Amino acid sequence: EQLGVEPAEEAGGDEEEDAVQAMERVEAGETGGSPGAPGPEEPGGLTWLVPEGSSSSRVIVHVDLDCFYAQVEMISNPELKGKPLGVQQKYLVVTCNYEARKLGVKKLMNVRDAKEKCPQLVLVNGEDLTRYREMSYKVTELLEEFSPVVERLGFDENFVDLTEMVEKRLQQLQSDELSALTVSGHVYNNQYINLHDIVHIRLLVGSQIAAEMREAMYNQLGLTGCAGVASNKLLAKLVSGVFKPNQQTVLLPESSQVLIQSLSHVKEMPGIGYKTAKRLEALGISSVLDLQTFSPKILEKELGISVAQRIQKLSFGEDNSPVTPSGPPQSFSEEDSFKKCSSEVEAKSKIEELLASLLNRVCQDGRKPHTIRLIIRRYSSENHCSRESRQCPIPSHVIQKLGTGNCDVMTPMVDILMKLFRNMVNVKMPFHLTLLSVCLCNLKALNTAKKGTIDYYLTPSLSTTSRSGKRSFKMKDTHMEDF
DNA sequence: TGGGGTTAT
DNA sequence: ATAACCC
Repeated sequence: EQLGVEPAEEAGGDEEEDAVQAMERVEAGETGGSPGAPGPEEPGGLTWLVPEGSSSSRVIVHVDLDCFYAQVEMISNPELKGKPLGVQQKYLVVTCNYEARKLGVKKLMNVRDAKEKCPQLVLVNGEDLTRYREMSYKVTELLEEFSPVVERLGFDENFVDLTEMVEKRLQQLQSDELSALTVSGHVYNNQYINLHDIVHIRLLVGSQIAAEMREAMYNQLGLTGCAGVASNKLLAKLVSGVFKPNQQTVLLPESSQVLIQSLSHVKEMPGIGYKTAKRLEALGISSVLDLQTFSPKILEKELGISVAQRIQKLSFGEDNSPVTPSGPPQSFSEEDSFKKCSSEVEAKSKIEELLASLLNRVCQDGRKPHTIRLIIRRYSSENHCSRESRQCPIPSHVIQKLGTGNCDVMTPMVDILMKLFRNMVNVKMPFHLTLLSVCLCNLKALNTAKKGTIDYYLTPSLSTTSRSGKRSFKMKDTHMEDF
């Protein structure tokens, strides 16, 4: 697959074949009513196929962009196209394009090792996430145009619940069009499609919508990616990665066991992270089958009922978690890692840098953060991942100044952050930090005034804001419940 | 290992 | 405030 050369064409020759094979399977079949639920055919639609309320089965798509940061960099600088490209953060190649992968570069590879493996590797710095973040939200917004229920996972993955959209398309579908229904992209496990099976039909329509989404991503944003269509998030995510770059795959329910059993270790199951995998290993559980067959009671005792029940369901391919619309972000944070920070003045200047960027971001967002947090990582030979944090409310007079250009909001916020800093770090003793991070969270839309407070009854009047910076107020409408 | 994010406890 | 998860 030549990324970006053939616009949104499926990769590999077998893609065409899949569609052809699917057609042949379809044509071999009958086109009559569903054997399980035969009913009168209504004019103008296939509503007879979909007994109301009886179908709890969902259609979910997982959309996963190909080496996202590298794609964004190649769009920013087209001269990079065709060359092996890595995106560097500090001394790590965090991601790279497929040219680089062919030459042996892996994600999260040390720059030294990467250059050794691939001396022609071109590196661009990707420590500033601004352009990646902006492109990421453009993708989410594009997907939200198809259906508003879009859940982000990191910057480069999205889940979309297509159930309703598929239902609508089926209602529009004429019965004579059913026999011509085809899959878009690969069918996992090369499974046979049964057009008498309403679940198959719905997933096929889902695959067509997924193809339209990828086409729109390419045409409108110049981005390629993979998609997986299945009946829940777990399976959609697992199946999206089966054919890799710029291809899509649909999973029919009869092949879901094949899919999850294809995982060689429980750690590969999304939802089972490093810690849980270690604890499972201690119990002698390493394969998906091990987890499926392990005593639920003992598992609950070891991991707690919540985790135990959830991951054991995952091991069967069951995942009833909804696609939760992400909406605007819950928090904004900026972090910087370094070899060593051991003085307060050094920390202060780094904190100022982080905060300045954050204020720009939060200003563009429009909402106001009500909480500020400082996060540090202390140097230590072992236990590298652990962080400490302190947070506090942002004083209301500071919140009000946010977004008003000429007011100095930096000074009071840096003062707060340094108080949090000294609360965590005894600056009279030697210290060694390897990371500083500032987070603005508890975001609220403007003026979320609470009942019973003055602000609830008074609203700022933009038109009468005086030159002196004082604000004038007018009474809000009151309601009976106010009293 | 980087520079982000989320939810649960 | 931390710990787990995700990318």
